Amino acid sequence: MRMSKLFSRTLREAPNGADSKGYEYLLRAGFIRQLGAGVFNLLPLGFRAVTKIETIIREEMDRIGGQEILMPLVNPADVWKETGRYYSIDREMSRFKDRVGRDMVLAMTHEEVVTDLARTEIDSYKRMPLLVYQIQTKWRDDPRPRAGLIRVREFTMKDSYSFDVDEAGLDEQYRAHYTAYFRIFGRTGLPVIVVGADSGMMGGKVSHEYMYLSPIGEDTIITCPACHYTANRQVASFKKSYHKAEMKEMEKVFTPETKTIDELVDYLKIDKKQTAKSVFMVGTFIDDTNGEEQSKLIVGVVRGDLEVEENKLQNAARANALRPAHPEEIAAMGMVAGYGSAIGAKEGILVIVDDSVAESNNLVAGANEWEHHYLNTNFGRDYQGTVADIASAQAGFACPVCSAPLSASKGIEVGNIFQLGTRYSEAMDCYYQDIDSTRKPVIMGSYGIGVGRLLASLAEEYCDDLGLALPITVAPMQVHLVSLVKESETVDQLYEELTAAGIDVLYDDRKESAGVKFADADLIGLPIRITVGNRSLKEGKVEVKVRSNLDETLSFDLSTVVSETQALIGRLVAEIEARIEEREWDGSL
RNA sequence: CGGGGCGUAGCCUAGUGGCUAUGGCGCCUGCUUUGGGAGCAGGAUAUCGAAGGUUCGAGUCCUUUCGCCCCGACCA
Repeated sequence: MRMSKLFSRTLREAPNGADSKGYEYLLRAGFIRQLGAGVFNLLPLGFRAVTKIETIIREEMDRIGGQEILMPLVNPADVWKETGRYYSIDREMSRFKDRVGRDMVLAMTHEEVVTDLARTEIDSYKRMPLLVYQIQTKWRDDPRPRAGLIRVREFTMKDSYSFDVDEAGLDEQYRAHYTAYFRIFGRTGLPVIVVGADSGMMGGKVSHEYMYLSPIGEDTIITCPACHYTANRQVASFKKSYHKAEMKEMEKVFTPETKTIDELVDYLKIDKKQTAKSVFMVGTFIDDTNGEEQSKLIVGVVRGDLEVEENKLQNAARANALRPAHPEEIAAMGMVAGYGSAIGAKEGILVIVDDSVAESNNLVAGANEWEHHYLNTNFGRDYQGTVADIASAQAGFACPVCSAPLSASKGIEVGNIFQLGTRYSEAMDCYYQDIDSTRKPVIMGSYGIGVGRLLASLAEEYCDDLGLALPITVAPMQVHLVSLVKESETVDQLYEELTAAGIDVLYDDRKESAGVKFADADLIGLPIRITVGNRSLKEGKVEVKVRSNLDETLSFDLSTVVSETQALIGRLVAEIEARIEEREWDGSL
């Protein structure tokens, strides 16, 4: 590609709103342009980078037996009604009617459509295992797109779906993806860790997320530096200590101006561990069969030294959605915000108690009376409810496996794998006939990678003060050929030779000053830069720099540039491939 | 959906009721220059996001609305 013909231009200044380095450079270097909130154009450079990522994904999916298909973005709502997700997913899924009034949706994932396909294609155990995948546009009307390509509404996703006769088969395909994903991220050069995850709206049980650790990430990942425990905070557990004692008589005391736990322990001169904290939420419960909604007040109780993890609470309550309760809603149920507890909870209120509270005795809790608390409350004796782990894991807490202090970091989810089981096959009547003639639901898995998010993560990881420095496996071109000579014939010829040898070249043939060309080359950051200038040309040489190490200058002989460049490309690719983690799932979450 | 911020040319930006809306980059023409965002001369490009209002006069004040960004709720 000749730079004089390149569609995009570089920008000297970052457009407003580009608040991370990776995003700023993707804009400035001309990889992407924004059209609207969470909606982006891919320009030639960005599109080429994405294409390279997709090629890697295709190769690795094909390696584990995947067959590429393409499912439609626009779906009739019927299949989504069959699984109930038409009702249970909020406005994140866009709906519309076609010209004759049929309900339609823009697909945000494809479990429904692929299950519909499978129920007609798969009728016998002999047809499985099967694996299909697609690389396709998804639309999710996210309420809060942000950070460039990190969190968008329209995006490209690789999603694959596995079909098996039994759990063992699913396990095998899950393992294959587990390993393939490490290979995919490894080949792109993105460092990732795998964490145990919540299965969220997808249903199913076993699930992992692939996280690129970055301060601009939105997920909090809990890791144990001592053993290998890692999990998304949404599901991370930790070892709790309990406050066991002989149960004492409950006693109501006057506690003025003690709406918070801090004020309470200050006033009573006790430890936070001796208190029980109640969090009031309103849960929405949606009937999957008809979409009828029901709201319920949920009281989550954790010990005062802990925080409620809302995701855990939502799962424990089996609610579709959760939001903080308004003071009026709390009052309507006869409870007092700031001085509330599960004691005296009315019928219809869902009480979920963390085991830290259930296993501790004589905790101070709200009396549901203005400026009053109870001393010595005990779960089971003074109030009832469901016991679950709903506490949020924090840095410093004890690892659930080895008790070492946990640490917390921020991460971007670039991939996920789910064992769906029979959630969709049962709901959509996707059954096969087994060897013993019985009808059984197909066992499914689903596996995703956000392609654009992967590029954005790579841009964050591979940049410096001058611009991008993407790995050679994903950079839009391999070589940036910079011409600093007036007589262009020699360079034109070199460009032709490199291209003819199958090398991707961006040829800066513009009539710009050397400074402009170098600055643009730094910004776009192609991995290999070949500079042709009078300085070295008179000795029959060209200068070569690797973008990731601009301090070092190599010199290639003009007659052997092509072969030397090919060797350098091979070396850079090998460097990345040497870092690929060949990892297998050990069966843990 | 709640809270905050911002919309002036392709990008960045000045402007605090008063003359023909500022400057830089970029763009066009000519000359010059070619190893780190060069120089000179000339030029084009803005219905100041939109609508309504206040005023003798509005980019500036008020109302409404649209868009974008940030924080929160949310999120595979």
